[in-house]
Amino acid sequence: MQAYDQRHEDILDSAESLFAQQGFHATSMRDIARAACISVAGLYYYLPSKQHALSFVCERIFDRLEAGTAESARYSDPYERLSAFVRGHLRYLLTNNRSYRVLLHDMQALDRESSSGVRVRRRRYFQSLVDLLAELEPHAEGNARVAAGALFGMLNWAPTWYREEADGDVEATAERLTELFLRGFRSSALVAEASS
Amino acid sequence: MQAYDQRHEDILDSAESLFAQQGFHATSMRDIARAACISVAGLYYYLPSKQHALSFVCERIFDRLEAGTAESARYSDPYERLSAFVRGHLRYLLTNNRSYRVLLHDMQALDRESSSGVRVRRRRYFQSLVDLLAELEPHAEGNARVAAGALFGMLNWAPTWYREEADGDVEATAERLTELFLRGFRSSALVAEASS
DNA sequence: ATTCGAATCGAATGAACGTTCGATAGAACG
DNA sequence: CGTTCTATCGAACGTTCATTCGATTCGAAT
Repeated sequence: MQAYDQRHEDILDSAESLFAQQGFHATSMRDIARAACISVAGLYYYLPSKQHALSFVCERIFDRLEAGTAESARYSDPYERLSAFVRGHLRYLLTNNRSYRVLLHDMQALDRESSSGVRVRRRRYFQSLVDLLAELEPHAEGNARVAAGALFGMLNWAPTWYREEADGDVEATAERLTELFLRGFRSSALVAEASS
Repeated sequence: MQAYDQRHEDILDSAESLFAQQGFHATSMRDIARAACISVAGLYYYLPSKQHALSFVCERIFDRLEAGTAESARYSDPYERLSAFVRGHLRYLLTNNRSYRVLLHDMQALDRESSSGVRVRRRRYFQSLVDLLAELEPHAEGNARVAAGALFGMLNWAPTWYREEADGDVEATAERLTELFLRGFRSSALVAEASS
């Protein structure tokens, strides 16, 4: 049933866009129905509940985020792998309108059973960067977790200040941030190594 | 009217706590009333509207944030000034429960006229860090804005990964992040200088 | 031609929302 | 003692919310 699936995706597109703009709790099922050009009752033919809508939207966003960073695994050089990861992550944040907001702001609105899947994926995604950093600087030891948190912060915050006309395209910004982070991480690791 | 002001503050405390935990739109006036041990109607003796409650809460949070970083101005050395700024900023984020969330997530729920004041303060706060960084590395030129964005990202994201038992106290974490950022910022600036 | 299931809708349901109203208790003041 | 003012409340207002129900359309299958 291709038609059904297509409509389902379109409706999730509308929901995702509204959640990203206004937040989950500020968006009503009527808003979603209006945006998707369907009646409110018709919406429930495709979505069991508003909670499920949020759950579906979160999963989709994660799919895309992971698809964008998965190419980093193709590189054998750890530096290139990190660089590709940052590029993929940042590209998702800075394009796709502002749908990353749903993950960052509205994921907490998921009830317990719906959220467990997404939370596991989030932890794994975080851990993949920790591992990458640990491989890049084996002497960093316990620093990798803090460094991963710092790097994710740098990246996740970028949409609040990034302006294409002032900062160049996404690739250039990704490289600047990678360099900024990596120089700090490397020399901190060297200090930690020297003092041990 | 000391009693009135005290009660007013108590009510804002309750509102702030609930906004931080659940978000603005997920918090009802009935929730606030229950937390503050007052009737719903009684709430309106102290607050003109829910929007005003959010506005008051945001202003209070900014007051405390600025009070915590204001001491950095006492130092003449730019490095120490940055270090103190980071310490003050991070101390606010990592203590005071999770009230920073109201600024980061719910400020956008303010309507146009209520938000202009807070938005101006936010811009000024950001600019103060840009200026500080520009002073620290005069050769960095246009990098200061991006660097300030990166640093704020590192700091604002910290509450999502920080755990006292694993990362030490707030001061130690502030110093680690300051070093991590500053080593990267300085060597990036040197590169930019050398290539010009 | 009749049946059937997929897709859609208008209308309703009960609950919760932000806000307002009129009343009341008690302290302060003349 | 009577009046005024501050702080408080229960009850209601009209609106919106997420969700459900029963009915309808329409192309495909029998």
